[in-house]
Amino acid sequence: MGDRKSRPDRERRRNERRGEFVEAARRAVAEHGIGVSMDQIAAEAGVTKPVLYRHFRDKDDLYAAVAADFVQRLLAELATVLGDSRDPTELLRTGIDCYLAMVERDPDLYRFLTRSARNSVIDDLAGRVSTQIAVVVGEQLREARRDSGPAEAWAHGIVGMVSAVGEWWITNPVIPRAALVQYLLDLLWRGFAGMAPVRTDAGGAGRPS
Amino acid sequence: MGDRKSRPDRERRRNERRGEFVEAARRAVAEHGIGVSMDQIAAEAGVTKPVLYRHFRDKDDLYAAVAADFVQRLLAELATVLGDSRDPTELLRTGIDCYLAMVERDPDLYRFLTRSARNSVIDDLAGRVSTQIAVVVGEQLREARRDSGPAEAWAHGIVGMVSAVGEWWITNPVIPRAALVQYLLDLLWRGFAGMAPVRTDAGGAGRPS
DNA sequence: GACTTGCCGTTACCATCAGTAACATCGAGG
DNA sequence: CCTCGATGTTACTGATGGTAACGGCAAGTC
Repeated sequence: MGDRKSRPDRERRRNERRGEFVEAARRAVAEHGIGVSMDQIAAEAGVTKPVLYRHFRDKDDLYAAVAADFVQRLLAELATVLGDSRDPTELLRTGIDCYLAMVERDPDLYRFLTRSARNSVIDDLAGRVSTQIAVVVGEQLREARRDSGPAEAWAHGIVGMVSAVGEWWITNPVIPRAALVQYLLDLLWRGFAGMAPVRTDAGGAGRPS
Repeated sequence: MGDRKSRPDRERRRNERRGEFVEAARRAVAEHGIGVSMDQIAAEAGVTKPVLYRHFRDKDDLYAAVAADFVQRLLAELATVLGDSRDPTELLRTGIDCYLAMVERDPDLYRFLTRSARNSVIDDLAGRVSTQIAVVVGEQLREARRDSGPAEAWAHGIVGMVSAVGEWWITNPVIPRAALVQYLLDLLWRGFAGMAPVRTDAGGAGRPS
């Protein structure tokens, strides 16, 4: 079809507008909880519903945009914080910490994304993230000359673990974030094995209570 | 009004009926997918909607009943299979395997429970299961004379991990269940430690491969 | 046998919400 | 002046969760 390349202005404007709506959706979620309706989001954006539907095919599409925005911010933050460290431990720790930091900063948005009704868009996104992680894990496994078979399963497992813990933690913030990150890191890094041997003299993990 | 203790018949009959409806819900899910409507469930049960609502306060209540049934079956199966083994490894392996076996047996029901729209009932249930697991984990940690602080976080993490992997696996059954269980067990038991460049001071861990 | 009581079932309705159709407006350019 | 395209609105449809109001059936009581 001859969509004659209308001036880039148009395209840019359109993206800007999408961004505004995504932001409005975030505000609406903050105000009305995770059960926001399209009407409420539209109202928050200062327009009415059909306008929203001119920019997003359906509600899932909006959800996806919000989620993509979230992921993008997460990745940006990760890039900032990670620098160029390739140490797997740091990768893991920083990844978990960033994720939980975002959860901590915007719990409602987080719940909106994870528990936001019927849609598989978030799943897709989580799946892509998991696949990304699987690549890294696979690399690390191969580098260590180990079977890379578990990579994908592990990746999904890690994502699920961190995500579930995040959800539990935002409603039960019984411990500071740093401690939680350390716990998860311990589990993912050394596993339960660390708990079996009774090395009483090892690094002072004695009995705090 | 005199709530004269009506004969236990009444109560029993009522519970039976609830059970029938739960089963009908399972069939309806199998037939219509995870987006079943109350009308469809009622039809599957051979009645109409208001009858359903005489037995369940709302849809969440029905969901909760279905989920509780699922968990009960899971626990029963666990009890059968576990016997009285207290070996943590076996506990973990059997728990994971039972869970994935149920996921494998009834994928639609599983998706229905986990991704079934707006409700926090499933969360509550998962939370209770996690808490249960946390108790066991805490015991094991204390037995090993280690800090039991991570118990709850770990429990939620394990549940989240297994659950997420289950979800990924039912849509991507690229490996047999046994292998998947082994992968998860490896990760939870020994962690990434085996894959990292050998840590010079790590003492016992070494190369388990 | 008629009368109350409690359960079971129905039809018909309401409210909410995603999504759409049709119309109104404004600015740019022939 | 009129068309075109983008933006906005009001007012609708359709599906679905949930409810109200009615009717009938079985059993104990007079």
